[in-house]
Amino acid sequence: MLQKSALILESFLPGGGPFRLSELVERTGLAKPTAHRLTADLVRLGWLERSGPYYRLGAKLFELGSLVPGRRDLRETALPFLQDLFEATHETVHLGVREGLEVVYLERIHGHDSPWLPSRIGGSLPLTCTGVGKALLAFSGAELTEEVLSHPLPSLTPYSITDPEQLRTALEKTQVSGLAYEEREAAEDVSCIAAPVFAGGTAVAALSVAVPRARYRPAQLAPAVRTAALGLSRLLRGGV
Amino acid sequence: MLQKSALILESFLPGGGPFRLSELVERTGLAKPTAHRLTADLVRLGWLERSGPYYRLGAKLFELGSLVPGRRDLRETALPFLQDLFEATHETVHLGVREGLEVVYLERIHGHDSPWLPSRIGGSLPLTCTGVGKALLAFSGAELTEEVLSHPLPSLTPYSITDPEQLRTALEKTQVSGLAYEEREAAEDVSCIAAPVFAGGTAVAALSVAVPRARYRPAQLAPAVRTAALGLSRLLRGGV
DNA sequence: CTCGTTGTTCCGTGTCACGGAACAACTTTT
DNA sequence: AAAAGTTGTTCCGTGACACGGAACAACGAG
Repeated sequence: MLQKSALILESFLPGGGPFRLSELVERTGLAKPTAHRLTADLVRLGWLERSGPYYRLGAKLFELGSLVPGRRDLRETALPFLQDLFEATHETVHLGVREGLEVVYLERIHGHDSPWLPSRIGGSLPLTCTGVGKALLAFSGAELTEEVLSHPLPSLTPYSITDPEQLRTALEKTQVSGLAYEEREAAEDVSCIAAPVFAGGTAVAALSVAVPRARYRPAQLAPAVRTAALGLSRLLRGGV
Repeated sequence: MLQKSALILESFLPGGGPFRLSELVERTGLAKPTAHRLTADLVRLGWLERSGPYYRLGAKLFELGSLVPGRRDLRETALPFLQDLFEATHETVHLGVREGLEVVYLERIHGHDSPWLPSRIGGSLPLTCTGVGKALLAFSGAELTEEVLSHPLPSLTPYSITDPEQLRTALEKTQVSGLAYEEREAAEDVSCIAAPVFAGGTAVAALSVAVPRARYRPAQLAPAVRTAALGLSRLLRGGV
């Protein structure tokens, strides 16, 4: 019953978009009367909202989700540094953490003319084809790298790195320079520079700037990204 | 069962802080074995997390909450304007919507030296003693104003307006000027200027700048707030 | 009007949620 | 160190209520 409700709510996860009852039945595998009863209960609790025949995630979830302590606190302390970085570059700025073999974005700030990107707050993407992901992966220990390399590498664009050796050398460069680069691997025509954030010796997060290729000037961006990441690391009582 | 799980999760709502099982039993009124079983289930689903004897809200809720469509879309389109406003003022910027007789904050961005404020993303505060709340209230129809005034007015500080007539005239001024002012009503030593955001003729949100009294220069802030609110309104195909 | 699809209600069956009670693991007190 | 609380966990018999097949109702398209 709880499990089935979770099934319903999590069936919204990739896009969140509105679904009809029959679509929910299809994607959860629940029986029709069961889904009907559960959605009614969830609406009553404010976890789902219903307009006409369509169900969407409810406001109560937004409130609960905003309170999740780890995420909220990290975002809160990182925000001023993300603002600095945005102000220095006026490009899309990300903050993400690792969760398993993926990166979850905690914050993404952008201005009026930002390019399309697959990243969404609360959404996850592969570690291997995002700047934030690479920065995290490079500083999360050799075992994790090996585990990631042991699976076939996912790709978001035709340019995503799929060759394990190529990724391995990229990670080694990142370990030396403290910066991760990503070019057109997450979105066509967007490149990205990322840097890890340390607390207590381990990489707890990473932040990045994503730029349309036409405006991509790594020499200008790299110092800004590094500065923001170091400033945040210092505040988290970390240090490399 | 679902209802009881909701009771547990929502018992985290004001602060989100970690709770032990016995505290959860106390604040939900559930029987001890019931709470024990439900928390175990919720942990299994990723909706709660447990470290030692303490329970916290889980990461899955953050992911679900970030997808809630109304909130996500509005935040996303508003963000560039909030950035503009922040860059123009370098003070704490809010975006909020009305929910019942309270304001819920969708976004709050700030820099390094921001003052303490009671507002939190996903959190709610009274309409009557916040800038965003007043801006929303002033443009949400007379019936709502009457309903708010019919209850005793809550206060967050000794300076919060508690006199109905005083509030009424403040709202009338806001209706004329399109700007809501708040001085030390939400936090001691912080003042705030807010403006409503319109879409399709109704106020769907409001944004504000909150400033420590020492730096409070209304003449500079007001145009910036108005500009951001109007720009956002225009994008939402609204217009006053 | 007819027919496919989708949403809702009914209801008998069987499961599993419920919570009192007893037990176990800690923490504090004397 | 023993005793007396406090908190977390397990057991288990009872009974409520979740379950889903089936039948019905409300659409929407042709």
